[in-house]
Amino acid sequence: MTTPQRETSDGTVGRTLAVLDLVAEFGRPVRFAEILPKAGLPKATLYRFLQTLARQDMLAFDDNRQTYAPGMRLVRLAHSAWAQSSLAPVAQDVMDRLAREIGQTVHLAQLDNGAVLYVDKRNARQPVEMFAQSGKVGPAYCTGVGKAMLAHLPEDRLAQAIARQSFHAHTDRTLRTPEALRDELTRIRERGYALDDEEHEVGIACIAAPILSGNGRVIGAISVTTTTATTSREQLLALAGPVKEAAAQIAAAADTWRFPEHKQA
Amino acid sequence: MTTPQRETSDGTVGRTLAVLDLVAEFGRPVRFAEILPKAGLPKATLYRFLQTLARQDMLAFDDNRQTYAPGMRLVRLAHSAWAQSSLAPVAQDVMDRLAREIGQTVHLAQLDNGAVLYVDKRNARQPVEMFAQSGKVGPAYCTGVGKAMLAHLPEDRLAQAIARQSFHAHTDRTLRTPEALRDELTRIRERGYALDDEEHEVGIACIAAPILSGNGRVIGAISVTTTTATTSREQLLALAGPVKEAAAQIAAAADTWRFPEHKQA
DNA sequence: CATTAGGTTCCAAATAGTGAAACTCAGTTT
DNA sequence: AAACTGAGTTTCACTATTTGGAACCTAATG
Repeated sequence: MTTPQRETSDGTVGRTLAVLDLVAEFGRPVRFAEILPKAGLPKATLYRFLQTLARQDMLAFDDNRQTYAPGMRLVRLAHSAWAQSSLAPVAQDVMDRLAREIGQTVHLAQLDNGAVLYVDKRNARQPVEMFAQSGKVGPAYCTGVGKAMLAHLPEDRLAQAIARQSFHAHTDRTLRTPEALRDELTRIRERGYALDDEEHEVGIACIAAPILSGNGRVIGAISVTTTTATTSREQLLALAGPVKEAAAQIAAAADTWRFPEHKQA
Repeated sequence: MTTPQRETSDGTVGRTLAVLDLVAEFGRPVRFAEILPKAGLPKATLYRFLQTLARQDMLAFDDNRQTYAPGMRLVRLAHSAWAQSSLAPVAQDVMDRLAREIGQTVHLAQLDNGAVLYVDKRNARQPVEMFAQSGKVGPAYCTGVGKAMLAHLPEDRLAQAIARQSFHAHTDRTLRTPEALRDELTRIRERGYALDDEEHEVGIACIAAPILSGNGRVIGAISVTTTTATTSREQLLALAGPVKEAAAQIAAAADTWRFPEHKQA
């Protein structure tokens, strides 16, 4: 896993939120004693933070099992965040169209602290797995969307991001070094799209394009995922056009996007 | 809208999170000056809080327009919350089956601070509107899921919850008083399901059942929504059986649910 | 050019946060 | 059954952080 390493001291609030992250990272309800060593805080301090977070509904405390897990207040807040700050609402229509056209799984992602944050998804078939996917994070160095975004990062931010990659060899095609990654990024910039050829998971390939705002900054990426069992490399490459076009459309939409004047629901 | 009125002073963290809520409530990016009057905090203090939240990625600050909106960190955190603390993962299968069986929109909700928090949804047709729905909040006094849950609240919590309802008359069938609501709740307890007969929106009706844990506490509710144009009252009432059964199955699943031992993804 | 209003910074006073240590309460173990 | 252990909770004197009134910047505006 990548180390978060956010602005370390933002006073009490920063420290408390760091604990919240820590609990979330576990991915399962955790006990006080499990958090303590990872938090690097005095027992009493951590205790107070957890209490506060729980009272604030940012954490849910299970009385029986004595475990902490991220709380429901976050779900409410995230809905606002997703609707207001993510690319998802802007990209809605393009995502729908692309998914319908190609009939494959489509992902929309943004870069977050050197990791890929998926913000929306259209499934190949099943209507299942709703929110299950939005908010999910994944590695940048071995995914199509991740590499597409890294390729267009300015050098300073790229260096930071690369420093955060784990370069864990998920498959034997995974890029294992910063150098290999940088080479790949150059190639991606040249051809305008990124490929993930079973670098993250055997049997899964995808093609991704960066979404670049008017001033040239990466604001996200979009990808189409296929299985090597059902789709040849040629067929995958043939999708470069549509994917790049979709990315361009989302970029255009984002540039003109003004937040719609809602009435308070 | 209902007043949140959370534990007011939890020190700096509590006050800061209250500001976060405030910003989220706007439902659109807001400027400092718009927040100031609503926050009831000194200018300098509010300013510092917003700075902190933005630096922490809990808020996103738009440099050009000088607006604050909920930040992406919330989306990441909420994914954990949704997967760990909500009923959604437990209810997955039942939701899928019910939606397939009835072919109508199905909602899964939990009670949050006197309001309804939708945590999952299956759409009638289109595969659209992902996360768009999870995390959404709605009123309790005029929705099927809301009333179903209120009906099974212990008196003290019920009184609190009722005090938070706005009793705004969305339609001419909306219940307008605590008394009318309490009567309705008694009826709901008797028959085991709740109806929303165009009380929230004209043309929309739904039937909902509470999800009760082993010890009799409400842990959520499930509903099927239909339009009066396409579904008669009789047809809607005929769904009571399947909906109640689904609720019972989710309750059973929740009672046995142990969080699956994930490997860190 | 004076005025206002949104936004930002200062800094002494006051408050809220800190954490070592002591305590509680189940389960052990001897 | 007394002593031990380890997880969780509380205390309290010390101190670092937070606080907010007021002053200070800008742009816009009349």
